[in-house]
Amino acid sequence: MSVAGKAPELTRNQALVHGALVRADGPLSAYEVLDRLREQGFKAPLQVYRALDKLVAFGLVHRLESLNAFVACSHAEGETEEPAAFAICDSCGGVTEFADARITGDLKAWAETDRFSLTGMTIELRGLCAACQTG
Amino acid sequence: MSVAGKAPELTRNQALVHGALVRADGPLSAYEVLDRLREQGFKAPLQVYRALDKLVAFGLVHRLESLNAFVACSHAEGETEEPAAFAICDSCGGVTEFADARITGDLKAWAETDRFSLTGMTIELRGLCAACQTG
DNA sequence: TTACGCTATGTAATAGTATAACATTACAGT
DNA sequence: ACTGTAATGTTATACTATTACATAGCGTAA
Repeated sequence: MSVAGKAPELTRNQALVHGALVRADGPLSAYEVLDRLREQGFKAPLQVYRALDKLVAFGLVHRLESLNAFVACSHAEGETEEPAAFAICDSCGGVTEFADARITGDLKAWAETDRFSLTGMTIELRGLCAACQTG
Repeated sequence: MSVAGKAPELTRNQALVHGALVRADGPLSAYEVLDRLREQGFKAPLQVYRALDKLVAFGLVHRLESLNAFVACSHAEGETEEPAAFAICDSCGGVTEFADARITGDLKAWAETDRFSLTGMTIELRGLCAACQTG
């Protein structure tokens, strides 16, 4: 449920944080991002958190609440912005982002019925991805 | 997605933590629980976290990932155990627990299709409850 | 130009959340 | 009694996030 306008111009810090997340193969905690950007001059958590706040607001990054970590959005710029859902593999740590209009539609319908004014939703699945299942 | 057997017997610490959450009118952080149990002899966070782990496993307590807090389950004992979803009011902090078979069914169906072996799900809505909306 | 407002930044200190490690106790089953 | 398992107590530490305050850049209206 991002408020993403069109492609925003990123500041230097925002671009560095976004780049670190894009290069990562999975979610990173804010402190992991910090460690990867020390060579670029990052010194304090707040530099990361401030950039993350903006990137999340732009819809370029998602926060995974159940992991206290962040991932780059896997959708192309300007693409349809159903609120995202995530499947997190407890074995390999991989995250699959998906957007299912039926699911979010059902949640919106529930909110409507309950007169709950919806501003955001968190949908995170836990389990094992196909590759990490033995059988 | 609790593994709740039938009504488990709680240890003293578990019962105290559960009681604190039941008495609370909303979610409590682990440290808030700790503060409320100091008179009962609680001294360290681990006493709370260990009890919470069990209570969550029993299905008697839910963890709200987007709040880093815990609430007592609002269902009667032994009641049907669809994975719970939550609507969290950003104004009053109130939490409404609901279970919608269509929503969880759709998520299970997505997992099935993606060969994702599901062990748990987090569904949390944010916004304003009916009472907190002005107009 | 200067003055103002707004956003972004740098830095240090602190608050809040969660776990590791180790010692001890309780109790059921053999 | 011996063993295995679960629960507990306690200290220390790790991890996550924000407050507070100082500084710098930039656009715009006077």
